Amino acid sequence: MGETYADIIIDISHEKVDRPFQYRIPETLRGAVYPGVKVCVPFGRGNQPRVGYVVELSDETEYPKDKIKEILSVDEKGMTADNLQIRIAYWLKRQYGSTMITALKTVLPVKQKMSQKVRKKVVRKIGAGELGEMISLCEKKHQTAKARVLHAMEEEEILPYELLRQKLNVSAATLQSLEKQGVLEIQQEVYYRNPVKQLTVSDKRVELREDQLHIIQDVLADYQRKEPGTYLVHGITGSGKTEVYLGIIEQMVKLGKQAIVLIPEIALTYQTLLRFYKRFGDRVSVINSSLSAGEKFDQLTRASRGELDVMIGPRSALFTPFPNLGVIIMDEEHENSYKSESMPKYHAREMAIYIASLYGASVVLGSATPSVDAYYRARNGEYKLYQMQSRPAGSSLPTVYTVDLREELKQGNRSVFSRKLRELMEQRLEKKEQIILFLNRRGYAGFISCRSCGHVMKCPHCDVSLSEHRNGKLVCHYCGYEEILQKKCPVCGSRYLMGFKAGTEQIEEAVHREFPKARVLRMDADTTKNKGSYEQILSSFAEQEADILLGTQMIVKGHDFPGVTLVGVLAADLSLNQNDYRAGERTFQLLTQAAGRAGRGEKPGEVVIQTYQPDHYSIVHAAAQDYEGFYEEEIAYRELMEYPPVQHMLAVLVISREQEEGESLAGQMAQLIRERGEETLHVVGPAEASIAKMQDLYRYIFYIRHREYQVLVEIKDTLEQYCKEQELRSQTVQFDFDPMNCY
DNA sequence: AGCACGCCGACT
DNA sequence: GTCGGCGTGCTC
Repeated sequence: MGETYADIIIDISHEKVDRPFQYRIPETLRGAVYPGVKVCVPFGRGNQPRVGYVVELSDETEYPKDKIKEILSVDEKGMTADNLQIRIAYWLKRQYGSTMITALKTVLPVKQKMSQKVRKKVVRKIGAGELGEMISLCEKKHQTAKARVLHAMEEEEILPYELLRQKLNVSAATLQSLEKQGVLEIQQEVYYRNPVKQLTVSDKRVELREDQLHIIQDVLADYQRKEPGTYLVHGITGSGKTEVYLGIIEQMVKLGKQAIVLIPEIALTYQTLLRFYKRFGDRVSVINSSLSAGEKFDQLTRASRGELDVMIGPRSALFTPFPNLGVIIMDEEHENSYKSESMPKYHAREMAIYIASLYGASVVLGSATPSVDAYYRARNGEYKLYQMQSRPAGSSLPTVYTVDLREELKQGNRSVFSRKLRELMEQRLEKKEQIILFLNRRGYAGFISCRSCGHVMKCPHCDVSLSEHRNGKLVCHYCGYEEILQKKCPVCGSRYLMGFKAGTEQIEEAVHREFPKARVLRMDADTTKNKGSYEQILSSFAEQEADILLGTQMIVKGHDFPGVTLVGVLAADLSLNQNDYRAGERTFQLLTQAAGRAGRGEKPGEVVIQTYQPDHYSIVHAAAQDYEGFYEEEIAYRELMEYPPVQHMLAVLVISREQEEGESLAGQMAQLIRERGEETLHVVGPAEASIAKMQDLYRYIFYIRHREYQVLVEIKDTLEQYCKEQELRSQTVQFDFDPMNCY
């Protein structure tokens, strides 16, 4: 590791200087300078001392050596929040591969928005008469910029600084000179947004069960012994996991520590938040995607000042700069949204464990259907495992029927509803009980193809089929490209262009046809585009305003509907046939969750799973609500195929403007790894990605597998180094460790 | 963001 | 010529 030079980010919140500058590390400071440390450096022509943060160390420089200055001193105030944030960003960069800047932006998403908090104003300091004199004086001296400012100030006594800078094109120097003349004053106004919710804290406590208390005490005992660990709570829906979280947080707060609670965005409902608000009052805050950058910034500032005890939010809430973090809770640990989809593609679970290690904090993972990854680690003793299998009094497992769709077809039933499902639906409609119909596909509408020549309408920029929208337009879901749906096939001119829909809309039509009296609510990506419409549909269904709720993934997460006594899974195979190694896991989780929606009230529930593969282990075990059974078969499959978590996998995606260049770069990189000749290293590919073109950029993919995660990190370093040497221009390389989806 | 440098018009 | 203001560009 190099230690001659240090990359330093100067603490000026402006985009133009938001990049590292290199400084020499003097002999006397060797060892004291490492990523995350706060230093003092000479900056700019005047060499004025400024605060900066060390971001990386290196031995070489591209910058002329004689122009490099030395670090003045190290600020050893210990672990400030800022300090930690930089270290976290550095870890992100090393572990997942990205530039330091993108890593920093992930960790400090509001750094650039700093100016939003401090708004500069220009205030007139002289009377109207004096101002008139100044204007004519300036005009006589041809000081045009000053005259422009003064004219603007005639009307208004106070003007925003930025408005003058941009609209009147006045430089900072001009305004400063005017301030010196005593004509005006530049004022800084600091203002805080305050979206504090007024809620009453209630001390009503639920009596905790033995198993719940045991977990809370265990986690805290480890913590106080200074041996914090990672804990996996496997608790079926309704087993009281939230009470365990609340208990742990409460104890942490008593010790003067803070807590981060991670929740998948989709499950971040008002009901969940309410439970936290009721316990901790205004010491709780939430960050979610509907907050503006400024509001987010304010919440994070409150956290760093010690005004908060609990932060709730999705993945990004991990980067809350608490001074004394005690625990990170990760609810619904198996959720896919915990893996970032943009660079750096980090997994919140791994990130949480690292952040916790910096603070000496504990990590508590919870799920009804833990990810195979987490369960595997728990079985190996890496995490402590707790089973919470008791159900609340009065509720029972739903009865599950698995229907073989091949059999239905043989019997001449070509409807989307099997006879069993139709029969049960009729019963429910009769009894005025509610039904959920679940279509486990990713919410995309179908594609349009020509029945005559087979041509499929595709996006000209991305290698994906366009989907039909109701307004007669064809839309690309990747880049937003739109075109009007033609009447004739552009290839053969045939008029037989047909929509091949297998989406929720088609099901909705089928329901209307076969159950004309039923009131249906449809929920998918199309009907929930508007802000709040998601909540609106769910609450309207909960209010019994409809008989049937039809939708994709989103309807089986979060909300409880006591009125629902029947859940129909229309085609379990849809998620099973996605050709990546996690398909079985995903299907099991979705089916288990869907089944869990039936019979949450007093009335017993029934579930119908329609499938072409009734013998598939994911479906068999989901029907039996048997996690252990599923896990055993799934892990055996992963062992056999050497897939994660047994081995680790690194996906390398090459994105290139030119097709050949991309292909050859991917080939060179794969070859570079193969040349290492290690037997334990498996290289697959390269090949065209399954979406071979996206936004006019060609995509190539190859995979590397190895038992040791850190070996893959080293390989990533090697490949990053190689790319640096190649000085790539029209190509980018993305890394994805243990990917959640196929490329 | 802050600062110096270089350009350009005005005036001794 | 020189003085002073203004805009531009660089900062390891």
